[in-house]
Amino acid sequence: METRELVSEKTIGRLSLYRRLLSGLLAKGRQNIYSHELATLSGGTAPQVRRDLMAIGYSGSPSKGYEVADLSESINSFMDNPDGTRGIIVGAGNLGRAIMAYFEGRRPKLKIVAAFDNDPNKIGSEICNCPCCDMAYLKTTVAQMGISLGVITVPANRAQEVGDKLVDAGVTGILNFAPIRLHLPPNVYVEHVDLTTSMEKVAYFVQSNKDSDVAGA
Amino acid sequence: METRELVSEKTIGRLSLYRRLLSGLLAKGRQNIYSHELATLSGGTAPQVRRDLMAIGYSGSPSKGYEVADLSESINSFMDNPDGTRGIIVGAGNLGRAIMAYFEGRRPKLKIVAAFDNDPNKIGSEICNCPCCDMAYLKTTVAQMGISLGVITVPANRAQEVGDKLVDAGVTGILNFAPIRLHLPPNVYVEHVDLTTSMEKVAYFVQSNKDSDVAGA
DNA sequence: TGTTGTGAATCTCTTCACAGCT
DNA sequence: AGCTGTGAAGAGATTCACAACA
Repeated sequence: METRELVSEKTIGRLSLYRRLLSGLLAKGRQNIYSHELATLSGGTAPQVRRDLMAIGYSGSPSKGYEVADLSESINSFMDNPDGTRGIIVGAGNLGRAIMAYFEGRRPKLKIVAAFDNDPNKIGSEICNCPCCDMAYLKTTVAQMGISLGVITVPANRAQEVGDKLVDAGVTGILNFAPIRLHLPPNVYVEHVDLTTSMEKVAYFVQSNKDSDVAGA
Repeated sequence: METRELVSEKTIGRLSLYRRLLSGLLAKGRQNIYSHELATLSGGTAPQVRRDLMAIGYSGSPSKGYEVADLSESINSFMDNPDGTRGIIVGAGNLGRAIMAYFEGRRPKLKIVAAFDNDPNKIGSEICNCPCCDMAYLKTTVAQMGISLGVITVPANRAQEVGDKLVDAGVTGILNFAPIRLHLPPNVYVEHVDLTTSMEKVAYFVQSNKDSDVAGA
């Protein structure tokens, strides 16, 4: 009935980076910035920056470029849910705990509010200011706290089962760190962070560079 | 002089996933697999799987599909450096240690062999069977141990400096977890894993789904 | 019948190039 | 002179569709 994905996934990813860079500039008192400067900082090109900002309907001025504070605020209001987004994490192992520490207090509108695990030693403890709960309480917690986002940091063999439980509980977006592809209904947005693949890609391109190095230097 | 990037970055990423899935199948005694089955497992499409395998010159048979063991081995010999790839990690904080634990013993041809940090309490200790060394020894270690890959898990404000040091030491591939874009020479392959962006993307698409839910259910 | 391998078509994203503005 | 905003062109990646085959 209505248009879907007005703004592409890639553009959303870059907007997330832009606003982070803009916060840094703002903290340094920077007032204006040109597309080519933001391009350099973000590792992109000037036309790409302009296209991305066009996508959210933001306009700069040919003389001053973009206003840092105003643009930053525009990206925020475009991307953030005004009511905030609450997430939970399932799997309080090494990676899960590191992710929690990493995100703690990073964005005011986006918070991980609880962890889940099936290890009795962890259940009942507090991790990064979040209670670690029994999996049995997942569904009620999601309902009661208005959780819409789930992070999966369990081993591969449990990931699909956890994904199913999250969806059943009502979560509509998942960040999956398990090294498999989840099979979930199409209305659920899943972002896969595949650390093994990332690492192996680097290893491959290191390897494939070897040959050209002979000519290079 | 010669062609660069015969096989695209995206295809390499999927090949990494395919071989992981194939290992699992192999362990279960599976002998053959069709492109559409591998597609389902990898979250892709059958023609895409066939294209990817075409890229590495692998052929199946119309009757039996692909041989699991043989295909797995073909991807290995295509992707892996026969002499193995050694990497180091810089930044032994929560995330760095979790990454080390995650990769430990995952691939025989790809190993993290040392960690680096500037915290005197960590230097000299052992993390996941790796020595944690002083940054001062980075350059000599890279040279002596034949390191070609670096993982960066330091805070944003130190990441560029660390990237420069890695490149200066001779590393040609970097996996960067710091939430900034590194500025490095073009012969160095950099893969950015931007956890903040990944999370914010999920939050955005959760948010943008809200409207269509009204019609959905 | 059901699969692979692949040229051709399609779709998506990026870059070019320039009018319009200051 | 140097920027933004954007139509048009270009590049890349994906999907289609079908010949060849078992």
